[in-house]
Amino acid sequence: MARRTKEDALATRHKLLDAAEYLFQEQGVSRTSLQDIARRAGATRGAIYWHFKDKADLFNAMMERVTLPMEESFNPVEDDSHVAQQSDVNALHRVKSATVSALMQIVNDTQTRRVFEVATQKVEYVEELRAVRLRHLAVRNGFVSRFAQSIQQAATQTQKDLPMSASVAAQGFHALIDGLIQNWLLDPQAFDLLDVGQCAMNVYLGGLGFAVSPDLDKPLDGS
Amino acid sequence: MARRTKEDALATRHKLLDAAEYLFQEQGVSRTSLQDIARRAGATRGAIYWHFKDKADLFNAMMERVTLPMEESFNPVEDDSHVAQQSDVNALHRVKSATVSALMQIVNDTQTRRVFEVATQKVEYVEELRAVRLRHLAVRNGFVSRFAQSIQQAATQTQKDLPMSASVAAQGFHALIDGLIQNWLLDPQAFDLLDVGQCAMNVYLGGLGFAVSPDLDKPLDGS
DNA sequence: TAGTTTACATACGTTTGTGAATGTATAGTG
DNA sequence: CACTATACATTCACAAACGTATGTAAACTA
Repeated sequence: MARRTKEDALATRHKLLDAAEYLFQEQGVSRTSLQDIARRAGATRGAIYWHFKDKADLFNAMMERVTLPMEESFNPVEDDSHVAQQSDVNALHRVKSATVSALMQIVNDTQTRRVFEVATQKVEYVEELRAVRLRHLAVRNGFVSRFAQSIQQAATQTQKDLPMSASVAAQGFHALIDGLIQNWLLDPQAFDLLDVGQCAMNVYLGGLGFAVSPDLDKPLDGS
Repeated sequence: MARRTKEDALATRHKLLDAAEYLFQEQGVSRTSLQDIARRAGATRGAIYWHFKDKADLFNAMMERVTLPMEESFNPVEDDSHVAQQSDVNALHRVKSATVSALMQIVNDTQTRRVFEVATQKVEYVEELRAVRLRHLAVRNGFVSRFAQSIQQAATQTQKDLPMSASVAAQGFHALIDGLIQNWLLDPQAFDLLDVGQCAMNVYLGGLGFAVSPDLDKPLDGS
């Protein structure tokens, strides 16, 4: 048809991504054709090939629309006081509340949950999506590094020495959270992600030697 | 060609499953055609359609060839003395060594690793493979139940009370192991699954209130 | 040893997706 | 107000992949 205004174009782009999200979750990535996506978005394949190079490109765009903001929200370890470091064991408090916030977002925000479900169960990580895999790895390593840093910080502050390297401890912590999310996505009825998540975090951090502060675990939570 | 003897037939069946394993890992499930599998097995699609109903059936067979023995190896909680229960905190020792054995199998046995990688990264869990998903869930719940049982046992024996229900603790434990495996499969160079696995297990169980027995963590290991 | 079943191979028809090529009308731009 | 680039829609050609149907020879059975 006719040419649209730039806002219209952006709107159709988002409609296409919405449709992709929905259909990817319903039928899996490989079984949904670009035709399907276009149809559900009220457009044609022409629109898709205009906005995206191919299906992998569309998939990447879909992922980044959700994960880019999320990563940034996990980032603000740095703030204005760039001289010395943050307080102390509060390093772990920050980790805890950020994690709880993320879990809450996964539980409560439909779009986030959908995209996570697609990323963990409805796509095959083959060569074509190598970029996605690499980004995933980079993000993970970023998390693990920050965890390790926080754990190390808390250890030196409380003058306990860890039963293992901070890096190893951080790997375990990340695996715990990641495993909880994936298992919950597989069957959300199986357990309460928030409850079990907080318990498991406390158990793990307790096992590292950091006492549990029972009630201060409320997240910052701007939503 | 000609008809084969039953052993020959079983051999081609295994060749087909081997080929499927390999190609599924290389290219993902949806992108490998039955033609590809047949070619690599030195057969034709006719052979596949003889042995299996369709691709989903083949996939199930491939999974069960590896997971059925593994599940059984995790089962032998019951033995001849069917009167009273096992010793005590050794309930946790059994869990630990069984887990370590499983981790070792994943690290050392190529076939196991391949199948796990396929199951976690190279397949889309859509309606067509619903049976696989359900079995996966059933197996997981079985693990969690056994973990919960062992944890409860250890708690009553040592007369500590857990900071949470045994079931919740078990969910966390399972998520920890599962997350470690999945993260390791994503990037085996990132960390040593055995080392980090043992450390993380000790941290978590330590956090539950069970002291760590430093050196007795050797698995039974028949291989 | 004739007949039956097994264990495949081969051939066929249909469906489906893809990428590219082409058409087209309108929103910007000078 | 022409013109150009944009934002799509439509059409086409091609290549798989799937399921089924049919062929076939050897192993088994009576």
